[in-house]
Amino acid sequence: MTNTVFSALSHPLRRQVMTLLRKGPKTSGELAEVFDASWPTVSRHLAVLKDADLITAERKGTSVIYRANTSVIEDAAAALLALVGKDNGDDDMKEAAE
Amino acid sequence: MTNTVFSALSHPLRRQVMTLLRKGPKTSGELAEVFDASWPTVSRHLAVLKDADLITAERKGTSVIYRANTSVIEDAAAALLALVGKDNGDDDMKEAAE
DNA sequence: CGCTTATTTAGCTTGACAGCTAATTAAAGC
DNA sequence: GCTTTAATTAGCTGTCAAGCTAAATAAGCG
Repeated sequence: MTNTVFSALSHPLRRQVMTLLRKGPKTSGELAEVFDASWPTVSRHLAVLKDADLITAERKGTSVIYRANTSVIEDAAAALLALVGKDNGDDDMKEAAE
Repeated sequence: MTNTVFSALSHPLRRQVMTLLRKGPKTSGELAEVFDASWPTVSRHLAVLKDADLITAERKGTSVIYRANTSVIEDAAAALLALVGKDNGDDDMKEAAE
């Protein structure tokens, strides 16, 4: 849902996670170290991002590796740009998820 | 702030307002009629969008005319697309607001 | 198995947000 | 200046998100 994507991105910490993941995959621990928030708090933010499909999680031994899901980000950007075009306007904002 | 833009867009009703305004300016009343929510509720949603600079308000007689602020929408889309590029990654997500 | 490391879930508190109705402000017209 | 129409602000309630600490799960290792 576009809905969850935007609310996921509405939190600064979560946007910063996305920025960090742009450079490449990171484990939950690596991400948690970056922030002042407690480890569980970061973990829950990651769950929100995963729920919005903005990131994917993969278990690798004891660690969990997170990756950015670029296609969903692109879809969200497209939904935003659709708002600018004045062409027809008969349709609703495209729902772009999964 | 990018922050407020994303949280403003996180509500379905507000996204739909943006879609409606894509076709052209509308008064508060015209917008309020579209939704099931009470007039004051819609009015407050409009205030949120205005706060995020996504729309502008102009008083015209007894009515208030709302217009979409396309540049801010474009900036938000750009911020999203910046998340996809893997180029350097040394910078944070660009803050794009007035 | 029991221990260690990595991460998530549970349970709780606090603060923000969405919705309503009622009251208030703003501008025009009589 | 009072009334009407348009829109917002006040004040309230219920729900939901974010933060914490403590407990639980998962995987690997001796």
